[in-house]
Amino acid sequence: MDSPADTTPLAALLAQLPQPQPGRRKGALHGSTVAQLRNLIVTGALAPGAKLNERELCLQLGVSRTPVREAIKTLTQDGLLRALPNKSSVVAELDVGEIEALIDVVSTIEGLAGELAAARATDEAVAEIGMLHYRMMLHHTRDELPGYFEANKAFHRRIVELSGNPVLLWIWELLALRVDRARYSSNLWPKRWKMAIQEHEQILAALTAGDAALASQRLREHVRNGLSGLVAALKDKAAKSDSA
Amino acid sequence: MDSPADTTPLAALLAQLPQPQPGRRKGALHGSTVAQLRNLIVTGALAPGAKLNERELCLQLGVSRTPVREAIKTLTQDGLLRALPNKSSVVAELDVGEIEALIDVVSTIEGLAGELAAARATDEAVAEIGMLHYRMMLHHTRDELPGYFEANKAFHRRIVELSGNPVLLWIWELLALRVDRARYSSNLWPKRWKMAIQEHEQILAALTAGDAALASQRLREHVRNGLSGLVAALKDKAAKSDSA
DNA sequence: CGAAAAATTCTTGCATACAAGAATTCAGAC
DNA sequence: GTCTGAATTCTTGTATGCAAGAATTTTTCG
Repeated sequence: MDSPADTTPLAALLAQLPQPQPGRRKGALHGSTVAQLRNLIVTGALAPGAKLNERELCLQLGVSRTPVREAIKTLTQDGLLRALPNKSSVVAELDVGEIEALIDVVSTIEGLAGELAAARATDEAVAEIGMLHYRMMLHHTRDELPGYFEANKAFHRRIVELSGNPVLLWIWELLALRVDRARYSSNLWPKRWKMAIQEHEQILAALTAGDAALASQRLREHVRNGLSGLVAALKDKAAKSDSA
Repeated sequence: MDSPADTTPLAALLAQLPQPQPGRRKGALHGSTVAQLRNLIVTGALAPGAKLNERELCLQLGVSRTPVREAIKTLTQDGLLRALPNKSSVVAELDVGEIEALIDVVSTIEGLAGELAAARATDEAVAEIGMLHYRMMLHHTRDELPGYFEANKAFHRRIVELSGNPVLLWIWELLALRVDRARYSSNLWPKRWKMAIQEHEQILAALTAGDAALASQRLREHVRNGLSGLVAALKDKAAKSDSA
């Protein structure tokens, strides 16, 4: 049976290598590949402008080109990559102009979320958001940046979810990818932590009161403040690296 | 040369069939496949709930499974399809609740676009948008529905472009897909044509005056009116098909 | 005849093969 | 030594192969 090549034309030889890894279900590769790649981009591990060689990614992620290519297409659609015909895709530059453009859109979207959420806020929902707020404060006191990021994002996300508008949530998630990327790129803004916490408390109060107009306005301003600070930090960083 | 099979192992046989069609450039299949499929879905040629068999689509579109699969992934991300693991993707239902959710988001987004556009409106830009408005009126007088749709969409898009905010345009295009789908699904709303034209004139006036607050408010209301009418029409349709 | 189970067929998910275009290297002329 | 261009290599775009899971049909038992 294990006689030479002519009985096992090639397919059999290859079939031995892949090691199907018993724990892997069938439809899981696309999703996990997207998640891994996205994480590399958002955190900055893959720097803006970096070229993505499909073969390398295959080796690194341990999958074939098909899921890698699908992931690239997905992330291109999300605006994290730029596709050039017949050339390697590259990680999208995060230019400051685009982040400034984000300010208007994200603040408006979250303002709308706050308006709708305030109208639907139950005691339970507000308590849940309050919990997220305190979790964020806890990470703040411990100077835990990643935990702070995560809790902050969860706070905002929960408000958008509370709006009850699935389209709004969809759009918010798309925008949040870019915001996260900008945050990671300039992680030198702990100055704003204190103010952010105060603003969150104001937002919570407006939600508790069910005051839609106030919640909307405070969320709009909170987002605008945060992103503006981010833009300033990025510009500062750019200026320093220019002079260096 | 045309002797039997053993000299042409299989690859050569297959190589004769595809007929590379000289006019086709390399990177064009993904894009055109997406466009064709999207059109089938948006116009309703592929009804909500319809299952997409990849093989059939390959035959119908004359391409292999690779671009078809990529197109399906793309449209799933756009929310036009729903993916089920290990099963055929299906055309997303356009449920009325989701269109109602669209109202808040699209009106807010276009309101923001109007606000930004008014601040940047030059005479030239306003003239261009005015031209689109008159083109729409022309199609109206001729009862040309597709032309009316197209001009209407161009009018709105141009305002969003005029806002100068690329993120806003990106989001608007995503939302416009769903709006278009809803429009096609209930093409029984010519009642609103007259009012829509009047509202467009009001919007144009606000842009001309450079009045950001007014342009924003009028766009918000215009979009809200249009989509609300659409929802009413769809509910009407649903009620009738229930009683039938 | 009906229902349950087994086997077949079909369909998707992933991997790979092949071709066209881009990038790079190397040779040759000046 | 450098510039040009041809040849090679590399990379992406597309097509196809193969296996696992779903659907369907057939078969068998009550």
